[in-house]
Amino acid sequence: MSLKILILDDHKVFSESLKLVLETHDFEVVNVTNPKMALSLIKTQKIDILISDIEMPEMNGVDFIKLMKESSSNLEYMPKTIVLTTYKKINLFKKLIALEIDAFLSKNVTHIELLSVIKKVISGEKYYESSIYNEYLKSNKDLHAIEFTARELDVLKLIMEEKTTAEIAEELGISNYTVEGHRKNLLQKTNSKNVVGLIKYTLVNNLV
Amino acid sequence: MSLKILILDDHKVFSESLKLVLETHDFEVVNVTNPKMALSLIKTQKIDILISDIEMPEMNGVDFIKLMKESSSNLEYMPKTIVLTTYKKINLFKKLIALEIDAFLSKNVTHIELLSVIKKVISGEKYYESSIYNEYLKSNKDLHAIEFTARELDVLKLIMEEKTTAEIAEELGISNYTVEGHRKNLLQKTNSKNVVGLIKYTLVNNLV
DNA sequence: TATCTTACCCCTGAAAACAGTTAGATAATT
DNA sequence: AATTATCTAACTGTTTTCAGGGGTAAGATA
Repeated sequence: MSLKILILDDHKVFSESLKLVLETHDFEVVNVTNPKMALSLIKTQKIDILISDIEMPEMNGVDFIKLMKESSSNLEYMPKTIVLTTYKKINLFKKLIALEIDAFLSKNVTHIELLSVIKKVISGEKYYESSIYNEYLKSNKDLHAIEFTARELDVLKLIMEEKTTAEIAEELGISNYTVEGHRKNLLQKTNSKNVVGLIKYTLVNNLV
Repeated sequence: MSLKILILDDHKVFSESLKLVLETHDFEVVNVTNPKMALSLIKTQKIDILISDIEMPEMNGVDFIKLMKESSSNLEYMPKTIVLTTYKKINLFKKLIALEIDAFLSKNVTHIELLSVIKKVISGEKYYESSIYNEYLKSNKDLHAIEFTARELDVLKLIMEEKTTAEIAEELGISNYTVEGHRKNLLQKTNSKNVVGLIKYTLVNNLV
């Protein structure tokens, strides 16, 4: 009996092509372009493997997988989850690891590599593409040097909204001096000379 | 005699799949993953249609197409150019239009749509996906308010390096007052209250 | 108990950014 | 020849940021 693969990807020209390829390797393949359809399929029929992208309309891929894991926890089977994407943000990868996905692959792998990962996953192994996994390990080390307190993040968020110190103080109901204190800490922690560096750091690292 | 299609895309799992599909429709297909290989192929053999992505390593897709058009202008044939991408930045699209590409398609079209566009292009028609084309038309109206002069970009670049007005003035060999003038224009043009907005605009729009 | 972190507050003074306005020189466009 | 755009420069004045110090209180941790 052949295994059933569900491909969730809004790039039809991609998923349709991949479907054909996988079918020649004796998989049964279903394509969907949005999370809702994927969820209802998973509930109504036995899906062995889910291959999902991250970027999609309506719902973010991470949220979708989370939802999927939750809502199918009562079922006796759970699809193996392979994330196949171009989107290599480290923060997202962290969330995916936390969700215990089975594999993470960049879209510039070959068919052969994809097929071998599918095999691995079926046999219960996990596979995370080495480049992103290394970055993940690295970031786990040097990142806890740069951690912000909740209050600092509050202030940072408002700085990002082009608010001045005085406006931030008012909005948070604290004194100007306090806000300045947080600003100082933010600059110091991010190694910035002025707000410019802080904003760059914030955007690059996807904080706030 | 079948037509030859060159696919330039670093997502192997995608291009390999698409290759199979196109081959079943009697096209001859060659895959490459980087611009250099594409260029040398175009010079050494007759390529009828180029299907290219925009995001790739080494060289940006726009620069590649520009280079391709220039370097094959002496040849008696010129491949029809179809851009197939997920990357829908309006600024890039403008450049592509200026380069007179033959078609622009999002990756979430179906095979059928892609095949019909290939046919159109062969017969000399152009095809630009309506959503981005509309945005382009729209932006042609309100966007020529947001353009920067060369000098403003010089200043912006240095602002992004966390330099102060005085430092920038010194580096450019002009007066503080002048730099302040440029800063004012930058803020005004980007509709920002302060540098924060300017930095955000710059990073989001990939200026500098 | 002692110390560490976080959040809070205060003050001063200097540096930098921002707002509003004016204006000359040059080069390209019409 | 006139207009427009750009770069340049200037002045005044206000607001904001940043650097340097100071300190209190609450809560967690060792």
